[in-house]
Amino acid sequence: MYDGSGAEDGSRIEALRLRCTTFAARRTICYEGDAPTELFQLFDGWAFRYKVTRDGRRQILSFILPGDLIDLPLLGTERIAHAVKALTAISVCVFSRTELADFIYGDAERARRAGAAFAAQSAATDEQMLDLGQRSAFERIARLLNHLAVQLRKRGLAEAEGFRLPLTQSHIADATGLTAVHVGRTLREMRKSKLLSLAQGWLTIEDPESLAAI
Amino acid sequence: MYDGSGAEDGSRIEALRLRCTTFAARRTICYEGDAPTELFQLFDGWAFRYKVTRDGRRQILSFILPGDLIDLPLLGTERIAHAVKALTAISVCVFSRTELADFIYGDAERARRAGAAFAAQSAATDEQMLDLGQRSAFERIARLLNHLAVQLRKRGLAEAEGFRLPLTQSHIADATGLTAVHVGRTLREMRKSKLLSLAQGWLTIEDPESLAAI
DNA sequence: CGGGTCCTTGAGTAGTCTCAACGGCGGTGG
DNA sequence: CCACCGCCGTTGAGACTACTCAAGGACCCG
Repeated sequence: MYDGSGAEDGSRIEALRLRCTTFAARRTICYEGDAPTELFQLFDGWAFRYKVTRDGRRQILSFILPGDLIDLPLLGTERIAHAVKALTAISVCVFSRTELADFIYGDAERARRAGAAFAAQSAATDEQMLDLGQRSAFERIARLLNHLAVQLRKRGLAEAEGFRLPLTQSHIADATGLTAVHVGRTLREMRKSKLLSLAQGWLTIEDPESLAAI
Repeated sequence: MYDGSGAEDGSRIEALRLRCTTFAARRTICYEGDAPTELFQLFDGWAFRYKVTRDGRRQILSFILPGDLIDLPLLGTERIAHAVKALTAISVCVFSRTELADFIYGDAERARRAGAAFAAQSAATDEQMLDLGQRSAFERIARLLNHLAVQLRKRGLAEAEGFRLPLTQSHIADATGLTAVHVGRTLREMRKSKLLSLAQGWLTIEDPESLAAI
């Protein structure tokens, strides 16, 4: 995601920040179809984007980690097509949607970087579609957890032995298109085969090579 | 997708076109990891974007219809993370990647429209992830065919009674994350329930309301 | 006429889901 | 401080969706 901190623009984008604020855990930040005038950058905590079918099945589209701009597409459209929910208590920086868009699109270099961010996001969702469409439950879960580990390490948010993972099995299920029960069984398998272990909100990766190879 | 034909820029973008060319049916246009210097806009025919797992399973990410810019993300990155293949014989307009990027990002209004195109694409892939993760085979196939019908009608490429659909059951299978055999069985069900019929490359939608409601 | 691709059908199977019950844990209120 | 309740994870049994393997027929093209 676009993290607004590219090179010499890092300081200038700060000037656009309206304020910072917080949301409680489990709080829904916005709903599908909303047309918010403000746009958030996640500063601390976890959130996720999701959509639901009419009969209530939920698909988690992505997890949002500190540094991510929540809802990059808002730079290109007024109305968002998905909901966003806080997983933990979060704190965010608030920007005006129109001001930020003017700022970014008004300069070729910044627009280009936004384009690069879109491209990166698009590559990530393509990868996810490959997962959802073609891979087994075991592979999907392994890849999701590995992806999160990589992202967190990149941001310096993971210890060597593992990291805090504030997801329930239901969250993992909704992100991978499985049921919570089956996620539980698959995690048990992973634990038994000494690949990783997830308990009490703490993920330990025991065999990083095999995990990355899946 | 970004169709480059927004209002008064329609004529100017034409000036950037290097040439037009064609590709035979089944020809692979580019491979995952390529860094092409040129970028295509599809003029006539069908193509699709896809990715494969290491063991050969293929996921079709999207179908590309006349008017679409092939590989929008190329405006933001040098290297594309998916392959593109012609489904039918196609003809395309060729642009220089860097020239087109300079043209678009150099003007705030054009950059904004590119952002809108990214947002639209992103909303479409989110919808697809909801399909892949949460919906049944029947729903996925119905929604894919309905989506294609809507897109083709929007472009004036569909007759009232139906339209030419140059997909094999394998293509539908790879786009929906199913097997070709199961797609065949599901299409039979749809035929039997008078929802639609697909035969000899021609799709007839018999009950548009029920189809759109799925 | 031969070979390839595509579609269809059948039989058996694997992977994942559904439903249900239970125990642990943490928060809340008495 | 304790009783209660709701959420979460675990386990089991059984069902079902979609897959695999296999064979045959239709069609097209060379």
